[in-house]
Amino acid sequence: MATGRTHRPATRSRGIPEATVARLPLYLRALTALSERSVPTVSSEELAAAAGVNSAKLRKDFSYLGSYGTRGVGYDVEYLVYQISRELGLTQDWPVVIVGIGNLGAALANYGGFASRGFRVAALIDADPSMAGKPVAGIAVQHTDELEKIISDNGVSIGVIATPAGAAQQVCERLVAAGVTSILNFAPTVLTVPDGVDVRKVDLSIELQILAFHEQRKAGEEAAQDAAQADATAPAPPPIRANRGSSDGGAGRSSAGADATASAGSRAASAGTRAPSGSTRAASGAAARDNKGPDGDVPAVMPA
Amino acid sequence: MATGRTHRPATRSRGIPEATVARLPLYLRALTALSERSVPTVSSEELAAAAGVNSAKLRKDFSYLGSYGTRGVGYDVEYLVYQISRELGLTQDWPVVIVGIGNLGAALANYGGFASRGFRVAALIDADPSMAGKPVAGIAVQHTDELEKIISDNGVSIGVIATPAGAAQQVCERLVAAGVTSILNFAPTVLTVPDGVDVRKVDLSIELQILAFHEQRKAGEEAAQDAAQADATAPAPPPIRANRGSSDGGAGRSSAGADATASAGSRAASAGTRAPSGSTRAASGAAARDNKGPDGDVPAVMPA
DNA sequence: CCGTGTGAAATGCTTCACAGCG
DNA sequence: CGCTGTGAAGCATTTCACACGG
Repeated sequence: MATGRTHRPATRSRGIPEATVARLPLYLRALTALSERSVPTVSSEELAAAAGVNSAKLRKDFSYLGSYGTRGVGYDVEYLVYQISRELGLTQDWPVVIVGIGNLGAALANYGGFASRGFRVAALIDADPSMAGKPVAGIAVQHTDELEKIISDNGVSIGVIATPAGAAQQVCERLVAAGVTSILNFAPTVLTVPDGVDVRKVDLSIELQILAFHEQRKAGEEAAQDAAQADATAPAPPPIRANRGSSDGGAGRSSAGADATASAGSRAASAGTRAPSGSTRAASGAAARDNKGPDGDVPAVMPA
Repeated sequence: MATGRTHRPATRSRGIPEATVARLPLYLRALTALSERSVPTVSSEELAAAAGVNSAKLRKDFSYLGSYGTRGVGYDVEYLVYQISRELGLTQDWPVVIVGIGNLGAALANYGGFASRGFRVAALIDADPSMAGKPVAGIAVQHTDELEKIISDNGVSIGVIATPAGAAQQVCERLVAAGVTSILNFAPTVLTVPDGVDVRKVDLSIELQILAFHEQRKAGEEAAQDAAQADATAPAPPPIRANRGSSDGGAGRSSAGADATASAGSRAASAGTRAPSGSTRAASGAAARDNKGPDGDVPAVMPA
């Protein structure tokens, strides 16, 4: 969807897959650690282990950047650090502004990894007048009124939104209008932006829900279906009781794909299928309806 | 990677793709908002827009859950909220512990969306003795020594790690040994866990680096290659100057796949390709080497 | 002889497009 | 007649496996 477009065929051969781009920071981190320990070279096998991926994937990823390894030996750590940094654009300075200085915003402002990779917190912005002037992480918070001026004076192109959900879209629009073209959104809302603006979101609640899904599955591993029969507690079955269970369709398929993001290594350890504590929470139309701010589900982390 | 396994063919038809699972929370949020406005039904088109995906994807996703819609009409909001909640396992209560109560941990503890979806903060744990007893978000912080007892007493199966990178793996091991089988990791490290334990990570630094990559590309859109020639500042070219640019291989490929996570809608707005502020940061072997804690890149957010 | 670099196969996800049910 | 549900096509990503270079 979105508005027309067909993304230019890339200036030319520059076509690194998104999935690969998303892993470069991982490699970079692992490499930086090795660099600190003065390790001169690494094999794809070792580096892959340190980054938490498999070696085939890593080699393929690097192949998109060029041939930076030495057959029979491995990769030169320093050299690779440089190449990846350059590819990611970390050899230049990126001023960043953080909007919404609540607990989260403060945490981000204090985040060390921030400055260590070419990102510089150019300003902290908050809508609460009483915050203005207060130093957070050594930087004085400025009022939202200054937003546009700050962006243009500092040539900021990356903005971080850590405001409540209700304020996010508006802040986003102001950032974009002022010249920001990349946004990292921590507010639990879908931001609508013009073409050409990149948005990445980080949503705690979503991550937890995904974990819950897998957790639930683990629990029901042997207890099997029982929720499937929970028909009793189901709320108003729609109009004419929907016809469940598709005959077959391209649906089903096994897989279950575990390691959704990690899950490497192996060790002993206890814990074998642990049932969730409480019992099937009151359900009756309930589910996601308890305490909830007047506006979606604000992070309750900041003033307004 | 990972130890053997072949994931059971799913109790039977239960095979929801990971990608779909990851979107269910998004739909749920949009649906909850509609539910609050007492909207009775939605079409895939409308709901998709609200969730920031396209309708075909949404319909396909829902088809994995079953046939919950009504042709010619749409979906019953309340009913769908219930079905998705159940699928995600949100109809039960999930006690959660947060380890590492620094700025970030506190932000998470205060996060409203937390409690509103079936997650209950069962305890806040920190290694700093002086934190013990202090109330954060209305809950008294407990010392790490209590970790095992807390986990088992509360039947906690989901843990959130918000400690500095250096402490993460150790905390992770203790959580797992105590019975936790799902971990949400905010520390910038790769966690190694036994089979059967799910780990999801949230890494601010990585998200920013991905944005920087795209941002850099936007800038070089017309200024074209110029970094490609930056050979002058490159550090020790490995052994025998690696042979750049692969002949062709399955590499290249165009696409450039933008909307890495969002980028919907459309509007006017200014900002058209904005060059990053500073000039090519000192680079000379530099890149990712400035201020950095003695231990990787700790979130500098918490004591120890 | 080891480990990179990479075609090719396998798998997974998204998009298309349309049959068919209310 | 509109909108869902879904085969089938189109892409993207991962994995395999092995030729090739140092």
